[in-house]
Amino acid sequence: MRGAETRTEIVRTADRLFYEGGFEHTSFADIAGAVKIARGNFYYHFRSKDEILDAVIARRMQATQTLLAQWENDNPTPRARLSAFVRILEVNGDKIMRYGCPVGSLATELSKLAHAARAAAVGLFDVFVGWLAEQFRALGCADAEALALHLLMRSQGVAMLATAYRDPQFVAREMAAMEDWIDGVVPADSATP
Amino acid sequence: MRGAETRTEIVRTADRLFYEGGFEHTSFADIAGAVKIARGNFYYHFRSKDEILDAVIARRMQATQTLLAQWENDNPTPRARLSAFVRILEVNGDKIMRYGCPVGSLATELSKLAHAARAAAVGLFDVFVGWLAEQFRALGCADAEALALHLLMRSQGVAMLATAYRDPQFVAREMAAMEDWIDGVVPADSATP
DNA sequence: GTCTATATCTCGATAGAC
DNA sequence: GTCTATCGAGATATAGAC
Repeated sequence: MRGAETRTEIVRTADRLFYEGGFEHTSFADIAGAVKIARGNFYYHFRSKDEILDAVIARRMQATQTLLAQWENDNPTPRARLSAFVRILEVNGDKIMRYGCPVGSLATELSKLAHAARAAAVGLFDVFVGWLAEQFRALGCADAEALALHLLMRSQGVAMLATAYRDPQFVAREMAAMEDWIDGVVPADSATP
Repeated sequence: MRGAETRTEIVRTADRLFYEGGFEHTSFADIAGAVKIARGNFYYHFRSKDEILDAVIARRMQATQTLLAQWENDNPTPRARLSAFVRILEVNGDKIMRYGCPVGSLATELSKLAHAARAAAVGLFDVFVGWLAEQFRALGCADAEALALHLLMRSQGVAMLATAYRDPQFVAREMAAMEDWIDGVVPADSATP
């Protein structure tokens, strides 16, 4: 494995383990075991654990933008794109029920730790908010930003209780309620451009 | 300080530190420093860190039931009691913005750790759900349980984004939206018993 | 019931051979 | 670029004096 590939593999594995077990709980030994490299080798690629965290957040940022571009590509209308956002609760349902939302749980952990990377982690929320607001704006909604925050808020609330209760029926019911809410706030003439 | 008082003080301090810094991040040294006792003295009162966690959860359960009884005492009508629930987002606003919701963040952390106490922590949610459902039932709502879960879900979502964005205006706006939602689902004749 | 002292382990991080 | 060996700090937990 070449150097750049090793680095990528470290970040990819750390991303998964930080999500599944939490940032602080995940040790270098855990990552080294999963990547199958020696612990000491980390410090050729990263100077500290915090640097790995920065790389993980940057990786997630990249992955999020790729995901949003995919949603735009798969769904021609802004309304369908909002549904794509709602459906992540179902698409990632199993992982959310065990580990929560990767963005929300990381932001909360870093907030408790008063960690310097907290703002960067919250930046992942910003990307979603900006994208959602764009869709609401395209649908002719006033206060698109507030609507975006409201939808994200509901997604976070559902994810939290999904982690607590692990009840797919609850998630399905709340997803349907989110769709109904979207239909209620979108101006009626927005379907006829 | 007598033995029982020391135990109570340990649990009270651990409760706060587990909330503010997370369960795993909080060390015995942290608690000992705050309580001003020697580290070794812990093991007279508790056999392990997990036992302290059990005691903290039991303490929170007790505190929650006391809080709900207080809300019932302060608010004669079920509608006003629901508002009392909504207002915790404002009453505990500063702590939520820094540390998240104590119930949600603990449940998520224990879920990531696959910790045995996860179910007990989720039990704190149960108490809120049961109490909220009781209020909706008293107001003549069908599906009181689903309405209770929906309100709790929204409270959790707002708490999560409050931790991320630390924006009191967002919290106030969503609290108002929660009140509007309650007024929308409560049968109109429920105000005239 | 509380203390000091310490055992044992694991953590993040470093040094240096190859 | 990857390895082994190891450091010092801090973690949980134990032993035993008082």
